[in-house]
Amino acid sequence: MLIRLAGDPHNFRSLQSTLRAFKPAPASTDADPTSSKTYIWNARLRELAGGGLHLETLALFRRMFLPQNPLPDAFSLPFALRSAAALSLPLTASSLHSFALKSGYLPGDPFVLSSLLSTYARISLLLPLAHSLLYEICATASSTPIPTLIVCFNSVISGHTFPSGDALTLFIHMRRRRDLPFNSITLLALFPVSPLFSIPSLHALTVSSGFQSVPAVANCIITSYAKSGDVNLAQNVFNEMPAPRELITWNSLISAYSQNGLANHVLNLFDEMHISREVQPDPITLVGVLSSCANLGARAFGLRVEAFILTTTNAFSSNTFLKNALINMHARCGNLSRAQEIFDEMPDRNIVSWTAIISGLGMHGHGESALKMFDEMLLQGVRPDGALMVSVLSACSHSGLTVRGTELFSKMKNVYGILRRPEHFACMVDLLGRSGKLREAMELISSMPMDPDGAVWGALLSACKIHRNVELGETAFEHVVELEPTNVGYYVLMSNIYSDAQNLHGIARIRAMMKIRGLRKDPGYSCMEYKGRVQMFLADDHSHQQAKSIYQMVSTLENFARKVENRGAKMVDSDIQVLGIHSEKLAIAFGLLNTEPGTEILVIKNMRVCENCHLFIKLVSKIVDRRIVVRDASRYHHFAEGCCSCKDYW
DNA sequence: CTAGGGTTAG
Repeated sequence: MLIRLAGDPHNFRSLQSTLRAFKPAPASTDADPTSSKTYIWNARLRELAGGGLHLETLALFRRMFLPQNPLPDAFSLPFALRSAAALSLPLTASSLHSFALKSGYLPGDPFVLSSLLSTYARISLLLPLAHSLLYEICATASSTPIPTLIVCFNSVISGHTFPSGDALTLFIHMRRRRDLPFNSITLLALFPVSPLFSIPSLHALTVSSGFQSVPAVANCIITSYAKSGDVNLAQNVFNEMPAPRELITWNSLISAYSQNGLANHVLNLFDEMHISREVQPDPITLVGVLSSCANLGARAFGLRVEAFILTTTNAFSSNTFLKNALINMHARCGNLSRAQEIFDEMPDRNIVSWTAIISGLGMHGHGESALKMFDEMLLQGVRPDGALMVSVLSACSHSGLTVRGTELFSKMKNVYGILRRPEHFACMVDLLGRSGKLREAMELISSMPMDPDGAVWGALLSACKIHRNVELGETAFEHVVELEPTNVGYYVLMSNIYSDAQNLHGIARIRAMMKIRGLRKDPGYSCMEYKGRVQMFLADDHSHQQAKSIYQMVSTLENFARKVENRGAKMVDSDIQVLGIHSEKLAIAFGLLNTEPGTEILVIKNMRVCENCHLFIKLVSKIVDRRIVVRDASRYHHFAEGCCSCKDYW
């Protein structure tokens, strides 16, 4: 039915009017105008489409309808269809459909048929049409050869852009109802658009059908597991692959780690890749590595990567993705001026570059400069997007620019036309909350057009901690715990609110809740970078190879801490005992053992440093010849735990 | 000469 419908000659006229809307191709892109041979025109179409010049492809295709030129044939159509898909032009696509029918290439020609389906599937507006067309082909044309049918299913499956049941349903239909075999390309198309719960069973199917030995399919499975957070399963797939594994395989696992916050694993894997000599890194590898350096504050490692980039070819050093990653790395590892330098020298900035530099400025408390950059960006005609606004709003929040932030927040909707998502509301709650406007923050939450998420209530909760508001804190806590019952950070935050209010009942209640729910506070850890490697210490951790001398150093430091004082504050035996062996103590001891006097010991910690430990570090700092800097890791992630960075800790 | 596919930034 659809085939007939689209065959209306009226549609054929719309092909010509649609194509006429395009500018004619420049002279250099013309086929030899004197040629009457269709294949010469087709070769030119192929060149243009292959080079991504889709407008030019369609223009050339249109010229073939001029009287002196040969008409397009079945070989010309797929090029035009592919370009229509790339430009997402539904009318052009359906006109091409009509032309194909009128010229008799459909429904018989398998190539035209499959490229038409692929085009329909890639234009989101026409995806439902692709479905019905596919069912129609299955129902009517029993003459369609099986390989072509498989290609048709593959095309429509890959036309889906986000995980839903639809593609999976199609796949089940393909196998159960049509009894069609599938191939590796079916799997490559299917994995990325299947719901996460179905990944393990699809993996099993892949193994039983023998397609796991196709590297591309295995890579695809690694990525799918990474998306569903099953890093271990992703790792298993990688380990089961025979060496030498291809670059994309390594990159897939690096991204899997990096997207799941396992920054240390990324650096280790990168080393392993180097040592195994299986492959050489490419820009994609390095983007993942640099982002992990940024998350860890692994400055020396990041600098090594940068040095490597500078020794490579242009393809690396001019890569925009890579430059964005470098800006991010430098900003988060404390070298804002280098970040600014790279940004200033970039000829081809994109929205991500602006986001990186603005969030860097914001993170370091340069809210005014961040806003200046934002204005500059607008002047250059770059349209802000949702992610950029998160860094702009949080820059305001970190610098106390409440009025400007509020203005920008309302401009988002009214001027820039950006959909305001929960993370933007979380920024605003944080902004208002930090400046003590708890009631307004609460009102904003009530006015949200969508249900507030954990980050929103978490921002309110941490504002309640700052301003010691137990009552509102309890409200925020109730909500946040319902939304994210296993996020331990919120329990700790609420417990600290009670502790400030000396509400022992409250503390006991929170402890009991955590116990009943089987929650344990995440182990505290501290990281320190040494010789380009990130050293990680857990509280009371004896696993380090230098453990013995580290513990000796710790007890030396403890003795010092008992003797010195800082503005009247001193530590006594019981303080030291209560403090125990926190991870930062181990990291600092390690730093003292392994670095030269006069250098800086930078420790990144995953949670706030307790008062007692804070004092310990202050006392120790007075007597050692190093500068000890402890930074909270949450400073390096926006709203990572629902509460944001921590100027007030230090 | 023609269709279908995998890895990258916040």
